[in-house]
Amino acid sequence: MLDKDEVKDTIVNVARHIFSRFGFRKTTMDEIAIATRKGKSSIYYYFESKEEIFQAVVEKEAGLLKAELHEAISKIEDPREKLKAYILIRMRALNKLANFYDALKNEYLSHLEFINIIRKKYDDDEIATVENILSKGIENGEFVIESPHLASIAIVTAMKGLEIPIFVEVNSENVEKRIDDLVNILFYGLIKR
Amino acid sequence: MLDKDEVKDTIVNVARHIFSRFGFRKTTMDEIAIATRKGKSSIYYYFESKEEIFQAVVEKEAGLLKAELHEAISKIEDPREKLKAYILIRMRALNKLANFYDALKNEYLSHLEFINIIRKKYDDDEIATVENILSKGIENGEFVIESPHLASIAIVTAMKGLEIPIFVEVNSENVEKRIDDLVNILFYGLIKR
DNA sequence: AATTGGACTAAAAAGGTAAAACGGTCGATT
DNA sequence: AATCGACCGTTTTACCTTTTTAGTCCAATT
Repeated sequence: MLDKDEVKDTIVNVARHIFSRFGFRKTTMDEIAIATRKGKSSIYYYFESKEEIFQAVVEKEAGLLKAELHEAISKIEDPREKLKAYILIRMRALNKLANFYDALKNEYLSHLEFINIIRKKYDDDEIATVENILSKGIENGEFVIESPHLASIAIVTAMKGLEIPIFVEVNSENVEKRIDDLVNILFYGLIKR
Repeated sequence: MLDKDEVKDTIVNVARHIFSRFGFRKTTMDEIAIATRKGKSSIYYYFESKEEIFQAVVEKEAGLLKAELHEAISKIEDPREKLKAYILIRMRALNKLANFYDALKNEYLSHLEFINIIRKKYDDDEIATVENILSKGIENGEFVIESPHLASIAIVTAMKGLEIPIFVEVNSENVEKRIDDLVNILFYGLIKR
């Protein structure tokens, strides 16, 4: 890793903290500069804009989650178990990231185009991963799915729907069990013939 | 139906129009009064508050949807087909109601407690309906589901997740087919052994 | 007694504006 | 190459005034 990249990484780490506490809007470039003990212009030496820093933060975050997911599922051979592990860990990870997202949730960011680009990229990536697992299962003859692409969209969409627990009171004790139940029901036994 | 209820119903119908066009906040009691050709105090003779009118509007709307759903599924005997029809029609109905919800979507209403009460009530009702269908299927021996309650939560939640088409561009031509595909995949053949 | 309109009030929203804060640039410095 | 202070045009904030609004009250009408 080059010197320049190290500095960029430091800025990203510091910015991540500030963004996660105050959101995108209320985080100022001056704050980031002060927190990194640099002049504001120095920040602009490494990044072209506030958006670019935010993008880097999100992408690092997504990269870590992706790595965690990959690490967790790479050992598992059986596609059925692999998919199950993927869903479980992804939903647990979202729980962990809740703080980071909370600060941003109350902001209206979707009119900022770059946010939507990031979101779409991340979603596409996730769909691709799930589709990959499904396809291997189809090759194995373990799954019989007509359209693995549509199926992966359905799975990812359903996970998004299940992110926010609306109906049932959630405490940290029962959330694990609940996720497990839902995964089993939704994808392995919602309606057994 | 008594005279009083007829007048209330007229007010609700007029208010529905205005709410759907301008949302909750930007709809004024004066507007409702003018549109109903009544004095404002007359409106307050029939309803205690703006919230109460809005609640009546939403409840009527929900009631119509509920009736439509019931009408559609009441003839179907097979629980599997019944559930499928329920999901299909509910998702189509949501498409139709899009205009009504759109005006309200851009408002931040969830901090108004009565909105959350309505929402929860509606959600609970929907879960109960789905649970009822599932239970009949279990009695029949057609479904093997350990927790029909959890399963119905999962189905309703997933439907909510699928309400907003995030990933795929949607045009009115393919939306029907897409819903059908997703329903089939999610609940009847996501992963066939 | 049931129903209505209009004047009224307290509270909230909208409008306007001057000052502060902001994202981003530039030229100089190390 | 890397850093920085001073700076610029724009946006946001903070504050005030005016207008609008939800809801009340009461006299008038049916």
